[in-house]
Amino acid sequence: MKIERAGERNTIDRRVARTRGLLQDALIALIPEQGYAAITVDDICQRANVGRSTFYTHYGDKDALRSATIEAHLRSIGRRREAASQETGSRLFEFSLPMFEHAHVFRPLHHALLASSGDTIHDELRERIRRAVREELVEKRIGDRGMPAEFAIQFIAGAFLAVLAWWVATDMNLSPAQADELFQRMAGKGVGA
Amino acid sequence: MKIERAGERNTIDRRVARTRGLLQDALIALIPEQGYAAITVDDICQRANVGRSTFYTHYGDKDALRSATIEAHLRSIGRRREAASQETGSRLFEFSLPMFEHAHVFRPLHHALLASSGDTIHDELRERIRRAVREELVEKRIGDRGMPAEFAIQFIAGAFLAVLAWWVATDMNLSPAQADELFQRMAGKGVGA
DNA sequence: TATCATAATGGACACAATGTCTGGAATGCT
DNA sequence: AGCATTCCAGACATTGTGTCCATTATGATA
Repeated sequence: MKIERAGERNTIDRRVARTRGLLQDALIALIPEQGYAAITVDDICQRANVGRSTFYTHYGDKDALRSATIEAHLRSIGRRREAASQETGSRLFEFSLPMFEHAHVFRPLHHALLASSGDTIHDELRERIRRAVREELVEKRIGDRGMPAEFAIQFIAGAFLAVLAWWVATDMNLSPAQADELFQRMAGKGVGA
Repeated sequence: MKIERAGERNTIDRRVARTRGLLQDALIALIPEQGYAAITVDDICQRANVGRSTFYTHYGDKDALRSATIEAHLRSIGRRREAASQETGSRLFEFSLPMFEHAHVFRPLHHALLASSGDTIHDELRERIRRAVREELVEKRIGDRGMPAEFAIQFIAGAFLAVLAWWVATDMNLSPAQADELFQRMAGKGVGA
């Protein structure tokens, strides 16, 4: 799986390609070690063996580098999904498998994509929710055979937070009780294929 | 809904309680305006009318204040949940309703906590997943009576991203195909109460 | 290969924010 | 009223950011 780093121009100076590649790789390598938030531009440059001033000729700041890195890989995922879609025909949630596969190959990248956004405030809340779900699932011995508990916990917690965020962001036509009822139904029975 | 800010000691100097309350309120007020990451300790102090050095006598850093603030609100939710738990008896996902209700009252806070990070790539990935889910649900006419389509979309997309993030962050003992299979099962049938 | 345009570099710089520490003023506690 | 505690402004060293520049190095091109 090769990642195409070009973008705008048709031909790119090899020095540019080399520098950007080094910086992107360095960022991805550092994320598992320190976490994105703790990484400084200088850290990246030292890991990449690139001058700090050079960094700024390519990217405005740390976030710009991250965006560019992810952008390149997202294109690759998109292509893979289209290909898979034609093979498998009609299957529920076709995006799922290609995504897992790409994540399997580019694990550090996906770590960067999905791990704490730097806004650590999200993570704290997420962890709280997960704990609440975990307690209930364990306490009430809910769970399928062969379904890892943690998988179900992540599933439910992630779904809840997404739904809550959506509800809060919209007009909230639904009452809290209604929103809760819908969540309970989905969590309990799924989409009911 | 009153937020109890006490914690350790039984009696707290009023000046302490006042200062901490001001700081916590200032943080919450600032989050919707600037986003957590962009807020400086000085911003918080000016909004709270509290000396910057005073800040550090109470909290080690910005994150400590954040934790304490969330802590205070979550305690309130927790009490509410326990109360609800006794009323309704044994019900699945007891955290859900109290959370929706708290979000209903403290909407700005939750909006700040859950809103898209402003990170365009992050949001782009989420939006792509949502789009994929949306297309499939609509195309295949899946959906409960009385279940708003957007609710189900948010639910599934959020669950998928959470599961993917968890899978990537851990050792990934599961193969992509296995992870996919588990996801499909949960999405289709829920926890199967 | 020689030339030239472009990129990389280290160092200097102004700036912003952090976290620590002071002595004195203010304020709640009893 | 007296006392202990808290608040505060300001100074300080430290770290990271983003800009700029003169110089060197290196692809691209003919």
